[in-house]
Amino acid sequence: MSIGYACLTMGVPNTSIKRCMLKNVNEQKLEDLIEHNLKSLENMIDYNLNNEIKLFRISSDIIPFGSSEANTVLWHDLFNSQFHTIAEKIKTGGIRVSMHPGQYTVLNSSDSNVVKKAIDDLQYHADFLDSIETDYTNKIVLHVGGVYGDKEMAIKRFAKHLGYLNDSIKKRLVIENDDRSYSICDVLELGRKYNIPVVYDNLHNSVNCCDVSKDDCYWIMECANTWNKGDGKQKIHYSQQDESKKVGSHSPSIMINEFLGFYNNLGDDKPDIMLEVKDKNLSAIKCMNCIAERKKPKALEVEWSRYKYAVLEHSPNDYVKVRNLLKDKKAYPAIEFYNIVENALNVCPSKGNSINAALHIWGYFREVAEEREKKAFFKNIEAFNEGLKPLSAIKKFLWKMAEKHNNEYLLSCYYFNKGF
DNA sequence: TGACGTCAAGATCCG
DNA sequence: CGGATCTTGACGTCA
Repeated sequence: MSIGYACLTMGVPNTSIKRCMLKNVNEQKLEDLIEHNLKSLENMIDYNLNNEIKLFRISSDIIPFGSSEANTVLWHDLFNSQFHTIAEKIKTGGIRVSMHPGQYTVLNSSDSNVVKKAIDDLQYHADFLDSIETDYTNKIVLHVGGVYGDKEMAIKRFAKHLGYLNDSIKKRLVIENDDRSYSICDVLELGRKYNIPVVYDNLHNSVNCCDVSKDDCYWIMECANTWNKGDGKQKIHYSQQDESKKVGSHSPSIMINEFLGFYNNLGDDKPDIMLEVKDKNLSAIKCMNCIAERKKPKALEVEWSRYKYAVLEHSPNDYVKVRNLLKDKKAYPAIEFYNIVENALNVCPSKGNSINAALHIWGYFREVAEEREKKAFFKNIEAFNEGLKPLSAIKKFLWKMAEKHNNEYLLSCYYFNKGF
């Protein structure tokens, strides 16, 4: 059983994915972007290895316009050595990857041009997974598509178009229930009939539900039967509702108690769980730390080092609570730890607390800062205090200081993340 | 015709 | 001019 996250890695330097607009595409630009994105992907893989994250969805955007005629770069050959480096890391680390074409890749369309594009797009994803030398347990997750007023016909068309796919795609293809058209009942029927593994998505099911009398565990067991040996371990998508947004929106973070309630209900043979959540890797580590039967207390200390200034900024009370909680260096109170952190991050930071946290971080530079840096920092603080500058100006300044002094500790703090 | 979802690129505004 | 903030893009379906 592995827990993973999708596409982007938060708070880790040099993992950004770059893109460009179609009208600006040219060969050189695309080559530059691909080289950059592959380097970022390698850094994400390195991060996953260092944090024992064994499940990861690779962004479709690594190769911009990867399935479009606008992209004529022979990326597989041109970046052969970068691909091979990534392949070796994935292999030796035992990382299972996947890819997930979005809602606009529609294999069952009634428009043949759309179908052709969908097939090209699936081919791009399969080619990418081939390029990083992954086997057929590394899946491509697809939604069934549109309904066009006749679901039965639309499903038949899906099945027919499956026949157009080559082995590299077909052996990787898995299908997922969506929040609009194809419920888990529909997708299971399709999966059973055509021997396609089914990915169960709990939030989609709660929004687009075909049988309210059945719970998550029931559907997960039903889906389990669609996964054959060559497919690897069954995989599901897990996410939680963002209560402040419309139904189906992913939550900013995985609430650990709710997750554990779900997780502990799963049987002994648990599936791989892909988290779909805004804070990505942060929630993956949180969940992994909380289900670990034995983990070194060091793991929580590392997490605390990442969260502490964000917690201090939001809630000094909770900051003190965590410090007390972690005083016993032999204990491993992971669930309590994350409960306090979640509670803290829910508190809106007051102006005073924001300044307090910034001053704590400034403490790392008090001795080494140049006079003009000192002046600039306190000028920023004053401007923020008077409502003339946003907090982000202070954070940006402190981030630059951390970079200048190569302060690894601060550079891995979530305090600097967007949305914190 | 616009909403849907995503997030960086691009555009514009501000001092 | 640099930095902050707002808008656009790229995709297909459906109301």
